[in-house]
Amino acid sequence: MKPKMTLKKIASELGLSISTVSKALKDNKDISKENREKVQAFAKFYNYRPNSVALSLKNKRTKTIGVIIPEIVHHYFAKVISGIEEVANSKEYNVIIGVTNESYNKEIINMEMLIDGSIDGFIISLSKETLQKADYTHLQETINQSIPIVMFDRAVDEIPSDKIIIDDREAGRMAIQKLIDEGRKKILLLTTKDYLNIGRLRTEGYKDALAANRIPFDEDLVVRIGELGDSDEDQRILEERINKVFELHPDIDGIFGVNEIYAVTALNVARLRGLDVPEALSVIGFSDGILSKYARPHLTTVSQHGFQMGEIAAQTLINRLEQMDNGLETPYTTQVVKTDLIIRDSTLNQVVQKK
Amino acid sequence: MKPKMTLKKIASELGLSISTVSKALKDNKDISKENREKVQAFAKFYNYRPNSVALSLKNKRTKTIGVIIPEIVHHYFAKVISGIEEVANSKEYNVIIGVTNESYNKEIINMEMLIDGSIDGFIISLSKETLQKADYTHLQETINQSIPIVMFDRAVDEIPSDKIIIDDREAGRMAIQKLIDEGRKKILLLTTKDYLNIGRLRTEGYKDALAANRIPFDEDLVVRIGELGDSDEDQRILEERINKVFELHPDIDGIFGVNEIYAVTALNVARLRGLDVPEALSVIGFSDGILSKYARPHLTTVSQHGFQMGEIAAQTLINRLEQMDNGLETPYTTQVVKTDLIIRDSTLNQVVQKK
DNA sequence: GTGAAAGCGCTAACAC
DNA sequence: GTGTTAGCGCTTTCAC
Repeated sequence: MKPKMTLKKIASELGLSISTVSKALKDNKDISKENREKVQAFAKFYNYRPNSVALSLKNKRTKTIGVIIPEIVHHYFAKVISGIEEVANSKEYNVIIGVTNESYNKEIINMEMLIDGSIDGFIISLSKETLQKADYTHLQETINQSIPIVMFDRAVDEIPSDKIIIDDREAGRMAIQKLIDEGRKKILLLTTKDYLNIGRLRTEGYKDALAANRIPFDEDLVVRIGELGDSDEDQRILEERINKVFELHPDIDGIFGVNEIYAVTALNVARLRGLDVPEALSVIGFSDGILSKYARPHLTTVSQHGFQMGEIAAQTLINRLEQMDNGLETPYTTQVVKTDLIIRDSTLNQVVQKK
Repeated sequence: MKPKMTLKKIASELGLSISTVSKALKDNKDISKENREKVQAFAKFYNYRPNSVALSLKNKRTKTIGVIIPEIVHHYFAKVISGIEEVANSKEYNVIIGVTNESYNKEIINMEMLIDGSIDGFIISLSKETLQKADYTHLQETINQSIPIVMFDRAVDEIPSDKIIIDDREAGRMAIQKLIDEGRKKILLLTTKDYLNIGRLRTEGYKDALAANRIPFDEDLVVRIGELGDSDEDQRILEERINKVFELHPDIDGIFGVNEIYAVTALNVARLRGLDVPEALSVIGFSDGILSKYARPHLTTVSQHGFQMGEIAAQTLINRLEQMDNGLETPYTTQVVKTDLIIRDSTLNQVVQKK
């Protein structure tokens, strides 16, 4: 069992001083070539690696990013982390993950646990509960302590920080426009409660598209779904709910679900009712998750580009961190990641001529 | 912008020494009640939190776990991380994630990045490439440096460490037995190349079940699928491959896929060929992932209990870490997590009477 | 009851 | 060219 190598040990082993060894390892020309080589060979042999904790203490930077997300068992967030990891790794940053399970308290606890010097900055997507309470003091205080935050996806205007978002409203509009272009007239919207920005904005987009095409808005066709777990029971409830809408409105000819689960579930419910997709009914979902891809027929979706958002978020945070090191303070930016429609088999290929 | 509070600042602010403040914060009875209260109030007001990097340096333990996984955008691994997070959090440990993308080199780089004192121990599931090369020196060296490793899922016998695995062979046997109990005779096995333990062992289980029921083994019915990405193209190749088997053996009446993708794909291919599931053909998959749940018909699967495996892995590592702190060295354990069959709609409910 | 000092591993300014 | 010193923030032993 090799003991951990330290400068001190190398120094005493080689009969040199600690600082000589330190400099020699940095190939500092101060040190005689002879000693430099000797030290470097020795260090290499014993696989010396400078202790990162000591470095962090000295440099007052940990080269570690804290990522706070609502949920890790979720294709989108996993993709984002992937993107963050990729960029962080290439810049020699580590990534610490904190999961809030959509809880305000856990969000605070998680952040406090890391705010003690463990990390240089945060990348965060707020929990649902936080959005509901609309209490962002913990974020503001973090920023006050000069710990930069990059918010992604679930960001809020109240907090001045860098943000990476998608244009949910435009994405929603685009999806609905696609359905309208196919000739769909009665489009069901499956969305979240309004306190979730993403649901609210996508709903706005839905209205935008209807308005632009002079289709009257019908509140009946908007289903705002509350919290659902991933139990089989909750899933059944969702199916029930959608089924009821179909009973009232059997002539629905388009569906837009603001997430994958809603869309796939609706797709399945519709097919069980004997509706042909996409002949009788087109379905569009949101997110480039795995469900959409394996659903039958393969689901047309608005892609969210999670990986890319992660990359951008990490890059943005690291840039800011490095600027802070140089005493710079640049204005906060909000970067909007473009979404696009991945056309698969749950929508029609040909576009109906508009009248 | 509040500057970060330190003992030093509190001390000078209150006209006390650093060590007095340190003790006062610990409510050490040495210190006068008066001063204790003064210091505590002050610290509370300024939201003092001891710097964790300094503590790590002093204590030589970071209270951080390094988790090395092949892939994060993967339901099973995400679940495992979830379980790890849960336990780690409750024990005040942080979790650093490193993703290898199934690459041997990235595995080494990731581990080296953390082995510099950033973490107290590892939880790891080996990359495919590592298993293929069967080169585990980086693991052995890590252990030699007294950094404990807990391996999960993709563990290897060559490395002495704690291990959390499932009994893949038994799980495979159980699944096949279920199919046989339904009266299935010609069972297709979709598995991985043999260098992946999980594929190999599940294949053994397949053979076990056949043997136990005196059904001859037919190499033709075992399809060993190589690396497949998640591109639409790779997916098409897989479908093609399965389709061909059906052409040669149209009378296949059972399918066991050693992962979700294989099983769901086979399910879809079979249905496209007009086969009725589960009437004409039963399908069983592996993993409690999301695809199985949303597939039509809902897929019967062997559950992997990823969350539970994460919990156990974290608990095991933390136990060992704490024992090491106390100078204890306990023998390594291998914990086998029981799998069970989640019966859904892709298999028959009633069991055919055995002749 | 309080504080000085050493030390965790490292770097860098400054002596020699 | 090499070594001493101070300091990052904290804990703990030991003087006073």
